[in-house]
Amino acid sequence: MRQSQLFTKTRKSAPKDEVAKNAQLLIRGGFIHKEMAGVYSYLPLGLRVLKNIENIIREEMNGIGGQEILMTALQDSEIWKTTGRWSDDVVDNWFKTKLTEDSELGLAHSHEEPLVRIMRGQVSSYRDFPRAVYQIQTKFRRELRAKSGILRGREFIMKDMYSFVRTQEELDEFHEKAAEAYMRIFARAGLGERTFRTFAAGGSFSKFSDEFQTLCDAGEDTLYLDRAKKLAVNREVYTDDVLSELRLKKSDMEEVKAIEVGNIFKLGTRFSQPLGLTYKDENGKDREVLMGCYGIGLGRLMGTIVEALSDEKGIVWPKEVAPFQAHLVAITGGNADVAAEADRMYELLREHNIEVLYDDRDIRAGEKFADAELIGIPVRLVISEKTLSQGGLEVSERSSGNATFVSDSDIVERLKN
RNA sequence: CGGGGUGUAGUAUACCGGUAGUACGCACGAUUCGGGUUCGUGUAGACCGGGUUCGAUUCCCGGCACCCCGACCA
Repeated sequence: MRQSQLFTKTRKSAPKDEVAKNAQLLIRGGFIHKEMAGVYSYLPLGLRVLKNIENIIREEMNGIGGQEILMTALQDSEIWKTTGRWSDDVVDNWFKTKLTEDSELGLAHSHEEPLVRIMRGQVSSYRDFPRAVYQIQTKFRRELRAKSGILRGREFIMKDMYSFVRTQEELDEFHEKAAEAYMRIFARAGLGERTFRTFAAGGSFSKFSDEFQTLCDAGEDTLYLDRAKKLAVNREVYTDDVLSELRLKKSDMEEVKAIEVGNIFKLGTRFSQPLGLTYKDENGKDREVLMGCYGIGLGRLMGTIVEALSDEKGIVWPKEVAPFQAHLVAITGGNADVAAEADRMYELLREHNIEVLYDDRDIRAGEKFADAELIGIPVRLVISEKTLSQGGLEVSERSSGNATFVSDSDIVERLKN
């Protein structure tokens, strides 16, 4: 895309009401727009990143047998009353509204109940297992205090997967498969070496759960981490009993701050029992289905990448989530030959399906470089009189700043891998 | 939800009981052209409601919004 056509602009300063680094950089770069506290719109660059994250998650979920659906954001209160979760005393972050005076609707904060109702009509035999269903959809939560930019919002996009199995062994097995898929997702999102599976509280669902925590000083969570074993324990369940159960030694544990980028639970029959989700076993006897659930907040993951990987100049996107693969910067100095050569290079890259942001704007080099660093595309290509006289362009890596010269006959090959 | 704070051009800010100045941005002109160049001209603003006062953007009250700390976070 030609940057001269991009409707968003970068800014030198962040709005004063944003303190979180992720929001400051994403707003300065033109990735997102704040509508109100905890509610952000995604602009072209931000949406590209979000879609890339979505695709990674989708591939990994499909890879473990997930089937994608899309449920509604408006929810029927009746089904939630059956499990006792309609009450504000049980779930206090509902946004609720009314259809008529005595007909209430909820804005989705989660989807266990409605999905179980869907599955009730689809799963009826022991032959129908296992099943895993997921969606990537907007959730609403009435957070009393939104904070930390896009890390904790009132409206956000979440991938939530639910598994349906017959036995505890199957539940454990799928749980492990999901955990492995989660680690692959975070690795592809560039957070692999700093994200740890973490033993945590299970909330109202179960006794314990597994969180995926990315080490970051901006995080809200405190963990105790055994780096060698790549295992962490959330402070909320950090007891001697838990340590011995996990065979961890207190002396090996390091206290760290982290952001929860994912959370997976074994639900058991918590929802299938009250909602009557059963199947007939081999003997024709009714059995309750066991469930698990597996969540990732896409915006939070995006914000975490910014928090964890950016530097003093701006954002540093990992390759797989970057809005573009390369940022072509034309330094023409008013030289029409350089501009024509840059145009030609842009077309060449496009012909080879390389997604490139082409800075064809009529502004000075310094501003272009500063913007390129702020936006954080992994590879920057500079074309100028200087590089042209050598028959190529300068290729530099955003993360390291290392620059090399590449002739234009080699550039496509260089970007393809 | 408890506590604290802040609301002034698109953004960041200044001053002031006598209705606002600067920088960035934006527009135009000149200059410059591999690190946000320089100069000129122009553009654009007091959250809402009430009170005090001759007069309120300024002081007081209420509302709303936003930020921070805490609590909460299927």
